[in-house]
Amino acid sequence: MAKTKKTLKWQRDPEGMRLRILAAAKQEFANHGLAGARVDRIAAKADANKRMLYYHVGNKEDLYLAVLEGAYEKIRAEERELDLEHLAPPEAIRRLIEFTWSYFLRNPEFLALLNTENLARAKHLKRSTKVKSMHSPFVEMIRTVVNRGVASGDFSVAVDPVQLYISIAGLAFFYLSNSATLSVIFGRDLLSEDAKDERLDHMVGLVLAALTGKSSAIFGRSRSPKRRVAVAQTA
Amino acid sequence: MAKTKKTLKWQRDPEGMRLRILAAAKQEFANHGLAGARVDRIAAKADANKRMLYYHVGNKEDLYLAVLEGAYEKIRAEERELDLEHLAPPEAIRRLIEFTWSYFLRNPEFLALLNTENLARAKHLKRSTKVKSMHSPFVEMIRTVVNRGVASGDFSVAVDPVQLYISIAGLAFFYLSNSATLSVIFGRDLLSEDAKDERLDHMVGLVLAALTGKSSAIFGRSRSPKRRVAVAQTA
DNA sequence: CAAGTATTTATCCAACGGGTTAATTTCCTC
DNA sequence: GAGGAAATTAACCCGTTGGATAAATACTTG
Repeated sequence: MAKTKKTLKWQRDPEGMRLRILAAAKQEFANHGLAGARVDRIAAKADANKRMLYYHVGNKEDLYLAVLEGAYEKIRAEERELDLEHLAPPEAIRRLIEFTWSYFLRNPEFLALLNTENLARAKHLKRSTKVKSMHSPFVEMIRTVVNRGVASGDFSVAVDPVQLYISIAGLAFFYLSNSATLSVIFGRDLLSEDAKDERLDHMVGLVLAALTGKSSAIFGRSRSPKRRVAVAQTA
Repeated sequence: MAKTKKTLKWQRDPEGMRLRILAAAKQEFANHGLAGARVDRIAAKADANKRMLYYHVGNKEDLYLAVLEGAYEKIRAEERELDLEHLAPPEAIRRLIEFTWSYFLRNPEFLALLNTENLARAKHLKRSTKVKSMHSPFVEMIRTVVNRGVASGDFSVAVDPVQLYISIAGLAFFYLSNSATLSVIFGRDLLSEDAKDERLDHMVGLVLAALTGKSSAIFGRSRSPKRRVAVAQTA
Protein backbone atom coordinates (compact mmCIF):
# COMPACT_ATOMS: atom_id res chain seq x y z
CA MET A 1 0.00 0.00 0.00
CA ALA A 2 2.01 2.88 1.20
CA LYS A 3 2.35 5.89 -1.01
CA THR A 4 1.25 4.34 -4.29
CA LYS A 5 -1.84 6.14 -5.47
CA LYS A 6 -3.45 8.97 -3.66
CA THR A 7 -7.16 9.38 -4.16
CA LEU A 8 -7.55 12.50 -6.18
CA LYS A 9 -9.55 15.28 -4.70
CA TRP A 10 -10.39 16.53 -8.16
CA GLN A 11 -9.27 16.00 -11.69
CA ARG A 12 -8.35 18.47 -14.34
CA ASP A 13 -10.62 18.97 -17.30
CA PRO A 14 -10.37 22.51 -18.57
CA GLU A 15 -12.33 21.91 -21.74
CA GLY A 16 -15.10 19.95 -20.11
CA MET A 17 -15.28 22.48 -17.35
CA ARG A 18 -15.68 25.31 -19.79
CA LEU A 19 -18.39 23.47 -21.68
CA ARG A 20 -20.25 22.64 -18.51
CA ILE A 21 -20.09 26.24 -17.42
CA LEU A 22 -21.39 27.47 -20.75
CA ALA A 23 -24.20 24.92 -20.76
CA ALA A 24 -25.23 25.83 -17.24
CA ALA A 25 -25.00 29.52 -18.04
CA LYS A 26 -27.18 29.09 -21.10
CA GLN A 27 -29.92 27.55 -19.00
CA GLU A 28 -29.58 30.15 -16.31
CA PHE A 29 -29.61 33.14 -18.66
CA ALA A 30 -32.49 31.68 -20.63
CA ASN A 31 -34.52 31.06 -17.51
CA HIS A 32 -33.81 34.29 -15.67
CA GLY A 33 -32.47 36.83 -18.11
CA LEU A 34 -29.21 38.68 -17.72
CA ALA A 35 -30.00 40.59 -14.56
CA GLY A 36 -31.93 37.73 -13.01
CA ALA A 37 -29.23 35.16 -13.61
CA ARG A 38 -27.13 34.18 -10.59
CA VAL A 39 -23.49 33.42 -10.94
CA ASP A 40 -23.61 31.08 -7.97
CA ARG A 41 -26.40 29.02 -9.50
CA ILE A 42 -24.44 28.71 -12.73
CA ALA A 43 -21.39 27.52 -10.85
CA ALA A 44 -23.41 25.05 -8.81
CA LYS A 45 -25.22 23.64 -11.83
CA ALA A 46 -21.95 23.26 -13.68
CA ASP A 47 -20.51 21.31 -10.78
CA ALA A 48 -17.92 23.99 -10.66
CA ASN A 49 -16.64 26.58 -8.38
CA LYS A 50 -17.62 30.17 -8.83
CA ARG A 51 -14.01 31.09 -9.29
CA MET A 52 -13.72 28.68 -12.21
CA LEU A 53 -16.20 30.67 -14.10
CA TYR A 54 -14.14 33.80 -13.86
CA TYR A 55 -11.03 31.83 -14.60
CA HIS A 56 -12.33 30.20 -17.77
CA VAL A 57 -14.73 32.69 -19.24
CA GLY A 58 -14.54 36.03 -17.52
CA ASN A 59 -17.10 38.04 -15.66
CA LYS A 60 -20.85 37.72 -15.87
CA GLU A 61 -21.24 39.77 -19.03
CA ASP A 62 -18.43 37.99 -20.82
CA LEU A 63 -20.08 34.75 -19.90
CA TYR A 64 -23.39 35.97 -21.22
CA LEU A 65 -21.87 37.05 -24.51
CA ALA A 66 -20.10 33.72 -24.87
CA VAL A 67 -23.44 31.97 -24.40
CA LEU A 68 -25.10 34.22 -26.94
CA GLU A 69 -22.40 33.67 -29.51
CA GLY A 70 -22.63 29.94 -28.95
CA ALA A 71 -26.36 30.06 -29.55
CA TYR A 72 -25.93 31.84 -32.86
CA GLU A 73 -23.18 29.47 -33.89
CA LYS A 74 -25.43 26.53 -33.21
CA ILE A 75 -28.40 27.72 -35.23
CA ARG A 76 -26.20 28.85 -38.10
CA ALA A 77 -24.58 25.43 -38.19
CA GLU A 78 -27.94 23.69 -38.43
CA GLU A 79 -29.17 26.16 -41.00
CA ARG A 80 -26.19 25.42 -43.19
CA GLU A 81 -27.09 21.74 -43.22
CA LEU A 82 -30.49 22.42 -44.68
CA ASP A 83 -30.40 21.99 -48.42
CA LEU A 84 -33.37 23.50 -50.20
CA GLU A 85 -31.83 24.19 -53.55
CA HIS A 86 -32.89 20.98 -55.19
CA LEU A 87 -36.50 21.04 -54.02
CA ALA A 88 -39.51 22.41 -55.84
CA PRO A 89 -40.04 25.97 -54.61
CA PRO A 90 -43.24 25.35 -52.63
CA GLU A 91 -41.70 22.32 -50.99
CA ALA A 92 -38.56 24.29 -50.21
CA ILE A 93 -40.55 26.96 -48.44
CA ARG A 94 -42.47 24.35 -46.53
CA ARG A 95 -39.24 22.74 -45.39
CA LEU A 96 -37.88 26.11 -44.38
CA ILE A 97 -40.89 26.79 -42.19
CA GLU A 98 -40.80 23.33 -40.70
CA PHE A 99 -37.14 23.69 -39.88
CA THR A 100 -37.64 27.06 -38.23
CA TRP A 101 -40.55 25.75 -36.22
CA SER A 102 -38.72 22.65 -35.19
CA TYR A 103 -35.56 24.47 -34.25
CA PHE A 104 -37.42 26.91 -32.04
CA LEU A 105 -39.30 24.05 -30.42
CA ARG A 106 -36.12 22.12 -29.76
CA ASN A 107 -34.21 25.16 -28.50
CA PRO A 108 -36.44 27.25 -26.31
CA GLU A 109 -33.37 28.82 -24.66
CA PHE A 110 -32.54 30.39 -27.99
CA LEU A 111 -35.81 32.29 -27.98
CA ALA A 112 -35.29 33.43 -24.43
CA LEU A 113 -31.74 34.53 -25.11
CA LEU A 114 -32.82 36.60 -28.09
CA ASN A 115 -35.50 38.26 -26.03
CA THR A 116 -33.02 39.01 -23.30
CA GLU A 117 -30.57 40.49 -25.75
CA ASN A 118 -33.25 42.62 -27.35
CA LEU A 119 -34.28 43.90 -23.95
CA ALA A 120 -30.67 45.08 -23.71
CA ARG A 121 -31.08 46.60 -27.17
CA ALA A 122 -28.44 44.31 -28.61
CA LYS A 123 -25.80 46.05 -26.57
CA HIS A 124 -23.67 42.93 -26.41
CA LEU A 125 -24.29 41.68 -29.93
CA LYS A 126 -23.10 44.98 -31.29
CA ARG A 127 -19.73 44.37 -29.73
CA SER A 128 -19.45 40.85 -31.11
CA THR A 129 -17.62 40.84 -34.41
CA LYS A 130 -17.99 37.08 -34.30
CA VAL A 131 -21.77 37.12 -34.54
CA LYS A 132 -21.81 39.93 -37.06
CA SER A 133 -19.79 37.78 -39.41
CA MET A 134 -22.12 34.79 -39.08
CA HIS A 135 -24.65 35.48 -41.77
CA SER A 136 -27.62 33.22 -42.09
CA PRO A 137 -27.59 31.27 -45.32
CA PHE A 138 -31.37 31.45 -45.38
CA VAL A 139 -31.66 34.88 -46.94
CA GLU A 140 -29.79 33.80 -50.05
CA MET A 141 -31.56 30.45 -50.04
CA ILE A 142 -34.89 32.22 -50.03
CA ARG A 143 -33.81 34.60 -52.73
CA THR A 144 -32.93 31.84 -55.15
CA VAL A 145 -35.94 29.71 -54.25
CA VAL A 146 -38.32 32.61 -54.74
CA ASN A 147 -36.72 33.51 -58.03
CA ARG A 148 -36.99 29.93 -59.18
CA GLY A 149 -40.58 29.81 -58.04
CA VAL A 150 -41.48 32.90 -59.99
CA ALA A 151 -39.71 31.60 -63.07
CA SER A 152 -41.45 28.25 -62.87
CA GLY A 153 -44.83 29.80 -62.28
CA ASP A 154 -45.19 28.21 -58.86
CA PHE A 155 -45.09 31.58 -57.18
CA SER A 156 -46.95 34.58 -58.41
CA VAL A 157 -44.92 37.24 -56.66
CA ALA A 158 -41.25 38.03 -56.03
CA VAL A 159 -41.24 38.85 -52.38
CA ASP A 160 -38.25 40.43 -50.63
CA PRO A 161 -36.21 37.58 -49.08
CA VAL A 162 -35.38 39.48 -45.93
CA GLN A 163 -39.01 40.31 -45.30
CA LEU A 164 -40.05 36.74 -45.90
CA TYR A 165 -37.30 35.44 -43.65
CA ILE A 166 -38.42 37.75 -40.85
CA SER A 167 -42.05 36.83 -41.41
CA ILE A 168 -41.43 33.12 -41.20
CA ALA A 169 -39.30 33.52 -38.12
CA GLY A 170 -41.86 35.85 -36.60
CA LEU A 171 -44.81 33.55 -37.18
CA ALA A 172 -43.04 30.81 -35.25
CA PHE A 173 -41.10 32.90 -32.77
CA PHE A 174 -44.00 34.94 -31.46
CA TYR A 175 -46.22 31.92 -30.98
CA LEU A 176 -43.60 30.01 -29.04
CA SER A 177 -41.87 32.81 -27.21
CA ASN A 178 -45.19 34.22 -26.05
CA SER A 179 -46.96 30.94 -25.55
CA ALA A 180 -47.11 31.47 -21.80
CA THR A 181 -49.04 34.74 -21.89
CA LEU A 182 -51.07 33.75 -24.95
CA SER A 183 -52.13 30.54 -23.27
CA VAL A 184 -53.42 32.53 -20.32
CA ILE A 185 -55.20 35.03 -22.53
CA PHE A 186 -56.90 32.43 -24.68
CA GLY A 187 -57.46 30.03 -21.83
CA ARG A 188 -56.02 27.07 -23.65
CA ASP A 189 -52.70 25.31 -23.85
CA LEU A 190 -50.92 26.45 -26.99
CA LEU A 191 -48.16 23.92 -26.49
CA SER A 192 -50.28 20.80 -26.60
CA GLU A 193 -49.40 18.47 -29.42
CA ASP A 194 -52.61 19.24 -31.28
CA ALA A 195 -52.13 22.95 -30.92
CA LYS A 196 -48.58 22.74 -32.24
CA ASP A 197 -49.65 20.70 -35.24
CA GLU A 198 -52.39 23.15 -35.94
CA ARG A 199 -50.02 26.08 -35.75
CA LEU A 200 -47.54 24.54 -38.14
CA ASP A 201 -50.33 23.85 -40.62
CA HIS A 202 -51.50 27.40 -40.34
CA MET A 203 -48.07 28.92 -40.89
CA VAL A 204 -47.30 26.79 -43.90
CA GLY A 205 -50.74 27.44 -45.33
CA LEU A 206 -50.53 31.16 -44.82
CA VAL A 207 -47.13 31.62 -46.43
CA LEU A 208 -47.67 29.22 -49.31
CA ALA A 209 -51.10 30.61 -50.04
CA ALA A 210 -49.61 34.09 -50.21
CA LEU A 211 -46.80 33.02 -52.48
CA THR A 212 -48.69 30.72 -54.80
CA GLY A 213 -51.96 32.58 -54.86
CA LYS A 214 -53.84 29.33 -54.42
CA SER A 215 -55.28 29.68 -50.97
CA SER A 216 -57.99 27.09 -50.98
CA ALA A 217 -55.84 24.36 -52.42
CA ILE A 218 -53.38 24.68 -49.60
CA PHE A 219 -55.09 26.11 -46.61
CA GLY A 220 -58.03 23.78 -46.19
CA ARG A 221 -55.85 20.77 -46.74
CA SER A 222 -56.19 18.43 -43.80
CA ARG A 223 -53.06 16.66 -42.72
CA SER A 224 -52.64 13.11 -41.57
CA PRO A 225 -55.53 11.13 -40.08
CA LYS A 226 -55.01 13.21 -37.00
CA ARG A 227 -58.03 14.28 -35.12
CA ARG A 228 -58.66 17.49 -36.94
CA VAL A 229 -61.33 19.54 -35.29
CA ALA A 230 -63.29 21.98 -37.39
CA VAL A 231 -61.36 24.96 -36.17
CA ALA A 232 -61.88 26.77 -39.41
CA GLN A 233 -65.61 26.95 -39.63
CA THR A 234 -67.08 27.92 -36.35
CA ALA A 235 -70.38 29.56 -36.85
CA MET B 1 -41.22 87.13 9.67
CA ALA B 2 -43.87 85.44 11.67
CA LYS B 3 -46.29 83.40 9.69
CA THR B 4 -45.95 85.20 6.40
CA LYS B 5 -46.31 82.53 3.75
CA LYS B 6 -46.59 78.97 4.74
CA THR B 7 -44.14 77.31 2.33
CA LEU B 8 -45.22 73.74 1.95
CA LYS B 9 -42.54 71.14 1.99
CA TRP B 10 -44.70 68.89 -0.07
CA GLN B 11 -48.26 68.66 -1.20
CA ARG B 12 -50.59 65.76 -1.07
CA ASP B 13 -51.58 64.06 -4.28
CA PRO B 14 -52.24 60.39 -3.71
CA GLU B 15 -53.76 59.77 -7.12
CA GLY B 16 -51.12 61.65 -9.03
CA MET B 17 -48.44 60.00 -7.00
CA ARG B 18 -49.76 56.57 -7.80
CA LEU B 19 -49.98 57.38 -11.48
CA ARG B 20 -46.47 58.79 -11.54
CA ILE B 21 -45.16 55.71 -9.81
CA LEU B 22 -46.90 53.41 -12.27
CA ALA B 23 -45.67 55.41 -15.24
CA ALA B 24 -42.12 55.40 -13.95
CA ALA B 25 -42.35 51.72 -13.13
CA LYS B 26 -43.60 50.93 -16.61
CA GLN B 27 -40.55 52.57 -18.14
CA GLU B 28 -38.21 50.92 -15.71
CA PHE B 29 -39.64 47.43 -16.11
CA ALA B 30 -39.76 47.83 -19.87
CA ASN B 31 -36.16 48.99 -20.02
CA HIS B 32 -34.63 46.57 -17.58
CA GLY B 33 -37.00 43.66 -17.06
CA LEU B 34 -38.31 42.50 -13.73
CA ALA B 35 -35.04 41.47 -12.13
CA GLY B 36 -33.10 44.33 -13.68
CA ALA B 37 -35.53 47.01 -12.57
CA ARG B 38 -34.44 49.09 -9.58
CA VAL B 39 -36.97 50.22 -7.07
CA ASP B 40 -34.87 53.25 -6.25
CA ARG B 41 -34.77 54.36 -9.86
CA ILE B 42 -38.53 54.03 -10.11
CA ALA B 43 -38.99 56.14 -7.01
CA ALA B 44 -36.55 58.75 -8.22
CA LYS B 45 -38.09 58.96 -11.67
CA ALA B 46 -41.54 59.30 -10.16
CA ASP B 47 -40.32 62.17 -8.02
CA ALA B 48 -41.33 60.05 -5.12
CA ASN B 49 -39.86 58.38 -2.17
CA LYS B 50 -39.14 54.70 -2.17
CA ARG B 51 -41.44 54.24 0.76
CA MET B 52 -44.32 55.80 -1.21
CA LEU B 53 -44.12 53.04 -3.68
CA TYR B 54 -44.70 50.43 -1.03
CA TYR B 55 -47.38 52.58 0.53
CA HIS B 56 -49.37 53.08 -2.66
CA VAL B 57 -48.79 49.95 -4.67
CA GLY B 58 -47.07 47.27 -2.68
CA ASN B 59 -43.79 45.49 -3.18
CA LYS B 60 -41.82 45.17 -6.38
CA GLU B 61 -43.84 42.29 -7.76
CA ASP B 62 -47.16 43.89 -6.96
CA LEU B 63 -45.94 46.98 -8.72
CA TYR B 64 -44.90 44.94 -11.70
CA LEU B 65 -48.25 43.22 -11.92
CA ALA B 66 -50.04 46.54 -11.66
CA VAL B 67 -47.99 47.84 -14.57
CA LEU B 68 -48.74 44.73 -16.59
CA GLU B 69 -52.45 44.94 -15.95
CA GLY B 70 -52.42 48.59 -16.90
CA ALA B 71 -50.70 47.74 -20.16
CA TYR B 72 -53.35 45.17 -21.05
CA GLU B 73 -56.13 47.54 -20.09
CA LYS B 74 -54.70 50.17 -22.37
CA ILE B 75 -54.42 48.02 -25.46
CA ARG B 76 -57.82 46.47 -24.89
CA ALA B 77 -59.35 49.91 -24.64
CA GLU B 78 -57.86 50.98 -27.95
CA GLU B 79 -58.82 47.71 -29.56
CA ARG B 80 -62.41 48.26 -28.55
CA GLU B 81 -62.47 51.58 -30.34
CA LEU B 82 -61.57 49.99 -33.64
CA ASP B 83 -64.68 49.33 -35.67
CA LEU B 84 -64.13 46.95 -38.51
CA GLU B 85 -67.63 45.57 -38.85
CA HIS B 86 -68.80 47.97 -41.52
CA LEU B 87 -65.76 47.67 -43.75
CA ALA B 88 -65.27 45.41 -46.73
CA PRO B 89 -63.44 42.32 -45.46
CA PRO B 90 -60.08 42.99 -47.14
CA GLU B 91 -60.12 46.57 -45.95
CA ALA B 92 -61.03 45.41 -42.44
CA ILE B 93 -58.04 43.09 -42.34
CA ARG B 94 -55.80 45.82 -43.63
CA ARG B 95 -56.98 48.14 -40.90
CA LEU B 96 -56.46 45.48 -38.30
CA ILE B 97 -52.87 45.00 -39.37
CA GLU B 98 -52.26 48.73 -39.51
CA PHE B 99 -53.66 49.17 -36.04
CA THR B 100 -51.55 46.39 -34.60
CA TRP B 101 -48.44 47.75 -36.24
CA SER B 102 -49.15 51.28 -35.14
CA TYR B 103 -49.97 50.29 -31.59
CA PHE B 104 -46.75 48.34 -31.20
CA LEU B 105 -44.80 51.25 -32.68
CA ARG B 106 -46.40 53.73 -30.35
CA ASN B 107 -46.05 51.50 -27.29
CA PRO B 108 -42.68 49.82 -27.31
CA GLU B 109 -42.92 49.26 -23.55
CA PHE B 110 -45.83 46.94 -24.18
CA LEU B 111 -43.63 44.66 -26.24
CA ALA B 112 -40.91 44.66 -23.62
CA LEU B 113 -43.35 43.95 -20.82
CA LEU B 114 -44.81 41.00 -22.67
CA ASN B 115 -41.35 39.60 -23.24
CA THR B 116 -40.50 40.04 -19.61
CA GLU B 117 -43.67 38.30 -18.53
CA ASN B 118 -43.06 35.43 -20.89
CA LEU B 119 -39.56 35.04 -19.54
CA ALA B 120 -41.29 34.54 -16.20
CA ARG B 121 -43.58 32.02 -17.92
CA ALA B 122 -46.63 34.20 -17.25
CA LYS B 123 -46.27 33.54 -13.56
CA HIS B 124 -47.87 36.85 -12.67
CA LEU B 125 -50.49 36.93 -15.39
CA LYS B 126 -51.78 33.60 -14.21
CA ARG B 127 -52.59 35.14 -10.87
CA SER B 128 -54.37 38.11 -12.38
CA THR B 129 -58.08 37.45 -12.68
CA LYS B 130 -58.33 40.98 -13.98
CA VAL B 131 -56.32 40.31 -17.12
CA LYS B 132 -57.88 36.93 -17.68
CA SER B 133 -61.27 38.58 -17.91
CA MET B 134 -60.10 41.16 -20.46
CA HIS B 135 -60.68 39.35 -23.69
CA SER B 136 -59.54 40.96 -26.87
CA PRO B 137 -62.44 41.88 -29.11
CA PHE B 138 -60.26 41.13 -32.09
CA VAL B 139 -60.82 37.41 -32.15
CA GLU B 140 -64.55 37.80 -32.61
CA MET B 141 -64.02 40.70 -35.00
CA ILE B 142 -61.78 38.54 -37.13
CA ARG B 143 -64.24 35.67 -37.00
CA THR B 144 -67.11 37.70 -38.37
CA VAL B 145 -64.97 39.53 -40.91
CA VAL B 146 -63.53 36.29 -42.22
CA ASN B 147 -66.94 34.71 -42.41
CA ARG B 148 -68.26 37.71 -44.27
CA GLY B 149 -65.28 37.62 -46.58
CA VAL B 150 -65.85 33.99 -47.41
CA ALA B 151 -69.54 34.60 -47.99
CA SER B 152 -68.89 37.57 -50.28
CA GLY B 153 -66.21 35.75 -52.19
CA ASP B 154 -63.49 38.19 -51.16
CA PHE B 155 -61.70 35.50 -49.21
CA SER B 156 -61.16 32.03 -50.48
CA VAL B 157 -60.53 30.35 -47.17
CA ALA B 158 -62.04 30.34 -43.69
CA VAL B 159 -59.00 30.63 -41.51
CA ASP B 160 -59.10 30.10 -37.75
CA PRO B 161 -59.50 33.55 -36.14
CA VAL B 162 -57.15 32.77 -33.26
CA GLN B 163 -54.41 31.62 -35.61
CA LEU B 164 -54.83 34.67 -37.78
CA TYR B 165 -54.81 36.96 -34.77
CA ILE B 166 -51.58 35.42 -33.52
CA SER B 167 -50.06 35.58 -36.98
CA ILE B 168 -50.80 39.24 -37.45
CA ALA B 169 -49.52 40.06 -34.01
CA GLY B 170 -46.47 37.91 -34.58
CA LEU B 171 -45.56 39.49 -37.90
CA ALA B 172 -45.47 42.89 -36.28
CA PHE B 173 -44.28 41.90 -32.82
CA PHE B 174 -41.25 39.93 -33.84
CA TYR B 175 -40.02 42.58 -36.23
CA LEU B 176 -40.26 45.34 -33.65
CA SER B 177 -39.40 43.47 -30.50
CA ASN B 178 -36.32 41.98 -32.13
CA SER B 179 -35.39 44.98 -34.23
CA ALA B 180 -32.22 45.53 -32.21
CA THR B 181 -30.69 42.12 -32.85
CA LEU B 182 -32.09 41.87 -36.37
CA SER B 183 -30.61 45.23 -37.24
CA VAL B 184 -27.21 44.01 -36.14
CA ILE B 185 -27.55 40.74 -38.02
CA PHE B 186 -28.69 42.33 -41.26
CA GLY B 187 -26.45 45.32 -40.88
CA ARG B 188 -29.19 47.83 -41.54
CA ASP B 189 -31.55 49.92 -39.51
CA LEU B 190 -34.92 48.21 -39.43
CA LEU B 191 -36.51 51.16 -37.69
CA SER B 192 -35.84 53.77 -40.35
CA GLU B 193 -38.98 55.29 -41.82
CA ASP B 194 -38.47 53.55 -45.13
CA ALA B 195 -37.89 50.20 -43.49
CA LYS B 196 -41.04 50.54 -41.42
CA ASP B 197 -43.15 51.46 -44.45
CA GLU B 198 -41.73 48.52 -46.30
CA ARG B 199 -42.49 46.17 -43.45
CA LEU B 200 -46.10 47.30 -43.17
CA ASP B 201 -46.60 46.83 -46.90
CA HIS B 202 -45.13 43.38 -46.69
CA MET B 203 -47.32 42.29 -43.79
CA VAL B 204 -50.51 43.56 -45.37
CA GLY B 205 -49.56 42.02 -48.69
CA LEU B 206 -48.71 38.67 -47.17
CA VAL B 207 -51.90 38.29 -45.19
CA LEU B 208 -54.25 39.64 -47.82
CA ALA B 209 -52.64 37.59 -50.54
CA ALA B 210 -53.10 34.47 -48.45
CA LEU B 211 -56.74 35.26 -47.70
CA THR B 212 -57.84 36.48 -51.10
CA GLY B 213 -55.69 34.20 -53.20
CA LYS B 214 -54.74 37.14 -55.40
CA SER B 215 -51.08 37.57 -54.63
CA SER B 216 -49.89 39.61 -57.54
CA ALA B 217 -52.68 42.13 -57.35
CA ILE B 218 -51.78 43.00 -53.78
CA PHE B 219 -48.17 42.25 -53.17
CA GLY B 220 -46.48 44.15 -55.93
CA ARG B 221 -48.42 47.31 -55.06
CA SER B 222 -46.35 50.43 -55.58
CA ARG B 223 -45.27 51.95 -52.37
CA SER B 224 -43.79 55.03 -53.92
CA PRO B 225 -46.49 57.42 -52.75
CA LYS B 226 -45.28 57.90 -49.23
CA ARG B 227 -48.82 57.67 -47.99
CA ARG B 228 -48.02 56.66 -44.51
CA VAL B 229 -50.87 55.07 -42.69
CA ALA B 230 -53.18 57.49 -41.04
CA VAL B 231 -53.25 55.57 -37.83
CA ALA B 232 -49.49 55.52 -37.61
CA GLN B 233 -49.36 59.24 -38.12
CA THR B 234 -49.03 60.08 -34.46
CA ALA B 235 -45.46 61.28 -34.43
C1' DC C 1 11.71 14.11 -9.74
C1' DA C 2 12.07 19.10 -9.19
C1' DA C 3 10.41 23.19 -10.54
C1' DG C 4 7.06 25.72 -12.78
C1' DT C 5 2.47 26.34 -14.53
C1' DA C 6 -2.38 25.48 -15.00
C1' DT C 7 -6.47 24.45 -12.70
C1' DT C 8 -9.48 24.14 -8.70
C1' DT C 9 -11.01 25.08 -3.96
C1' DA C 10 -12.33 27.53 0.25
C1' DT C 11 -13.16 31.89 2.13
C1' DC C 12 -14.04 36.59 2.31
C1' DC C 13 -16.07 41.31 1.46
C1' DA C 14 -17.74 45.67 0.01
C1' DA C 15 -21.55 47.34 -2.50
C1' DC C 16 -26.07 46.88 -3.48
C1' DG C 17 -31.03 46.30 -3.19
C1' DG C 18 -35.47 45.39 -1.46
C1' DG C 19 -37.94 46.19 2.28
C1' DT C 20 -39.02 48.21 7.05
C1' DT C 21 -39.34 51.44 11.06
C1' DA C 22 -40.25 55.58 12.94
C1' DA C 23 -40.70 60.39 12.66
C1' DT C 24 -42.69 64.46 10.11
C1' DT C 25 -45.99 67.06 7.55
C1' DT C 26 -50.45 67.92 5.38
C1' DC C 27 -55.31 67.34 5.10
C1' DC C 28 -60.00 66.42 6.88
C1' DT C 29 -63.66 66.97 10.06
C1' DC C 30 -66.20 68.24 13.76
C1' DG D 1 -58.44 74.99 15.87
C1' DA D 2 -57.74 70.52 17.83
C1' DG D 3 -57.35 65.87 17.06
C1' DG D 4 -56.78 62.13 14.15
C1' DA D 5 -56.09 59.97 9.71
C1' DA D 6 -53.56 60.04 5.43
C1' DA D 7 -49.48 60.95 2.96
C1' DT D 8 -44.59 61.71 2.78
C1' DT D 9 -39.81 61.69 4.25
C1' DA D 10 -35.39 60.19 6.09
C1' DA D 11 -32.67 56.71 7.91
C1' DC D 12 -31.67 52.20 8.69
C1' DC D 13 -31.55 46.90 8.29
C1' DC D 14 -29.81 42.77 6.60
C1' DG D 15 -29.55 39.11 3.25
C1' DT D 16 -27.64 38.81 -1.39
C1' DT D 17 -24.32 39.09 -5.09
C1' DG D 18 -20.68 39.81 -8.11
C1' DG D 19 -16.26 39.69 -7.71
C1' DA D 20 -11.47 39.17 -5.37
C1' DT D 21 -7.60 36.79 -2.70
C1' DA D 22 -4.73 33.42 -1.55
C1' DA D 23 -3.80 28.84 -0.84
C1' DA D 24 -4.07 23.96 -2.33
C1' DT D 25 -3.80 20.46 -5.81
C1' DA D 26 -2.95 18.34 -10.34
C1' DC D 27 -0.34 18.26 -14.54
C1' DT D 28 3.81 19.23 -17.66
C1' DT D 29 8.46 19.51 -18.81
C1' DG D 30 13.36 19.33 -18.53
